Amino acid sequence: MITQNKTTDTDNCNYICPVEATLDVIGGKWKPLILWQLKDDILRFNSLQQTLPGISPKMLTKQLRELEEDGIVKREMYPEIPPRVEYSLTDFGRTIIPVLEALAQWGIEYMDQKDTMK
Amino acid sequence: MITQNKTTDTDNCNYICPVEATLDVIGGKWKPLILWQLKDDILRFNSLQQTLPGISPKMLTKQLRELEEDGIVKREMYPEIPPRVEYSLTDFGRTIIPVLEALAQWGIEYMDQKDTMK
DNA sequence: CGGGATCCGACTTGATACTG
DNA sequence: CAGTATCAAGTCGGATCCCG
Repeated sequence: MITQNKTTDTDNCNYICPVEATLDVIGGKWKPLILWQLKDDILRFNSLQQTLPGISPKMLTKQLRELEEDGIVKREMYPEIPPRVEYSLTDFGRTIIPVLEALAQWGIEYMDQKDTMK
Repeated sequence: MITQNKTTDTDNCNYICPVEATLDVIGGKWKPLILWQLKDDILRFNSLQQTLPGISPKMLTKQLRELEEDGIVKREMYPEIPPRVEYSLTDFGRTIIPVLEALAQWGIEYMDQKDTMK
């Protein structure tokens, strides 16, 4: 984590628990949101930025590059004028959707729980 | 993360996607590890610290307090000399175990995948 | 349009020492 | 044993400007 995020390959290469490995990939402030947006759609850079309130282009680029390196996201560039770049999940990236949905499911229950506590 | 971790209650109170809510609770560098350790055991402060390589007492305290506030972890103090404090998951905390296991499962597959890519 | 480069502050985290 | 206090270091992320 979470970020806080990317454990480098040089420090202890095997994680204590594999949960860490997953959170290194999908954790952080923006990645879950990006993945959530790409779950059902292919999106361009600008569209992505608009769905993510307040993200700076720098951050968006950085997160997308990391997701790309991890084999989760595919970046397709069309050399037109003006340029167009589309982002989508790779097949491997799609394997994480159920995990995201499990997280979402629990999040919903958790928020309900917090509401009833008020 | 997951931290970079705790989204304050003041900024937009409803998340874009509930995945965020979950990662606010279990994300970050240490929390998944702590939860993983408490999954099957009740542990004392020192035992926890020993299973988490390199965590400082300050960090451990902080993470445990946050988990406690979120209703995930129970802190039980025995006023003995020397003092003894035991940490365990609450019933609500246990509901997150399947989510952790889903994360772990994917993490294992992800690490395999990365190995074969080398 | 889709970024890269640079700068900078705020917040997180770590190391170390100390205490009831 | 189970922390707190203090200080230093690191990281994250935003702002701004620029380019092909």
